[in-house]
Amino acid sequence: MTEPAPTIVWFRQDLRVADNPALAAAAALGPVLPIYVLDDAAAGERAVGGASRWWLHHSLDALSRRLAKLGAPLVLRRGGAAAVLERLAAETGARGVFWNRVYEPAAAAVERDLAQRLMRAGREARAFSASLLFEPEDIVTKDGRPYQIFTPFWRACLAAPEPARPSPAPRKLAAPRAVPTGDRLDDWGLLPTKPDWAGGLREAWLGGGMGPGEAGAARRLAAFLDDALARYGGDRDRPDRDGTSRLSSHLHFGELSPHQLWHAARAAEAARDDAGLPGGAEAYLRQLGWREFSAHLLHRVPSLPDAPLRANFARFPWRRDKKALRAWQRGLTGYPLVDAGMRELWATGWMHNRVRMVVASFLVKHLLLPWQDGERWFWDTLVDADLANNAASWQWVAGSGADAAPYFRIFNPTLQGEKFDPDGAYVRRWVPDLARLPDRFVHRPAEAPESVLSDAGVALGKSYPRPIVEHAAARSRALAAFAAIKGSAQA
DNA sequence: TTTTGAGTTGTTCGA
DNA sequence: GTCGAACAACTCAAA
Repeated sequence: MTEPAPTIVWFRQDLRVADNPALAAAAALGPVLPIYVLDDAAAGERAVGGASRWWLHHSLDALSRRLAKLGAPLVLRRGGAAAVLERLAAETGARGVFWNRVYEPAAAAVERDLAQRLMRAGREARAFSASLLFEPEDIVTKDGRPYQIFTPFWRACLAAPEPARPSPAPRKLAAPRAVPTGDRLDDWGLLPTKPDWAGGLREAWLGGGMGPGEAGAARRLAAFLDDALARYGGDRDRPDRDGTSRLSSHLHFGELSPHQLWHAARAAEAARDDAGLPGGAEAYLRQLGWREFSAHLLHRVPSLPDAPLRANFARFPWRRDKKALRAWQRGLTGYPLVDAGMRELWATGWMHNRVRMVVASFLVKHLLLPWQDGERWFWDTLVDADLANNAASWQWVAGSGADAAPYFRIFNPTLQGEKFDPDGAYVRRWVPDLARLPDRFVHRPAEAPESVLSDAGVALGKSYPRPIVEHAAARSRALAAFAAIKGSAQA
């Protein structure tokens, strides 16, 4: 009796076995051949950033173990994905390739290319929806264009059919009799070695059975639902508290699906409702809404990571200042909250969302450096770097994006610190040079009397920098720059 | 086609 | 110290 032809399951930003429609559909047909393709040289597609490569390594390791246990080991190959998959299909006599859609323009182009190659070879190509709650094609304005304002977008989403309930992981998978060869994960060099700068990442992410991979994602989700979700509305803005979900990387790599999150948050809320406790799910789901909003926008506007969405920003008088950019990147601006955030990012590959807004505003408005410089830095240093979220959020802060902040909304980094990190606990943690300053001065060391500084062991300009720009002056400069581009898109 | 209401996350100033 | 208003105009979405 001949073995049925295997179906290739192409894993990308869906590194999970539960709620994975491509995998489930393939498994229902017979043997499956899971594969991940690393393509560092794809045309028009960005190579995965440094911190994300670290996460990707561990996530692939976890997926690979899980799939092996289920009976169908993961094959690793490198190269242009469409060509690699076409070749693998020929090699193995596969009936076709199944995958879950990735909505980034370059990735979507690879999917189209692959579908054509498969069709020519008489094989099946099937794309599933698993990474977004709502398809970009389904949520559009009456003109058929993508929404540019969040509130009507989210209203339209909430009025659409509810996202599907997640499906469980398959209990067993069948592998083809002959499993093709592949690369060894360790040979991909995704982990840093010379030097090994990932110590802070390991410390931040690998404890307590959490960490990259489906199991870690599930544990982190459970912990979040159990604890922080109820106070999410207030605490999510407090970098000194553990008030956010920290699920961003898991979501980016698809270790859990937004559908799982959606329904888990709803269920948790319903349970609290019954117990008469405050919910919190709505505020959280809204954040998932922003993820959808950004993904839909990038899908339709491929230039989003590179060019301002609002045309008048093409003539914004950005400065070029390598020293200032460097000071920002290293957390040496002299503004404690900004520096704490940049150092948290450098150490752990992650930064609290409130602080992301503050550091981004500082780069763009206080330093007048192009948002693209910040976007690139985040891309390389974040473990949750996501093309759509990153590009849309940077443009939002800069004022050039969809539903952007008004130009006069310029964060005062000192006030933001005092408001959202009132005891300075966050600053003390990431800028230990300032740890011994009294609360009153922890966000404004430059205003502290000499005696207070010396008692706290702070030598301004030596152990901690003086502010590289003065807030009031920087604010006026930014307002003037924004005034200069006011008006229509004409150059 | 025209009109209308509205738009994530702030800061500063003056009463 | 607290509070409300000003900061601008633009563009989006839908009726």
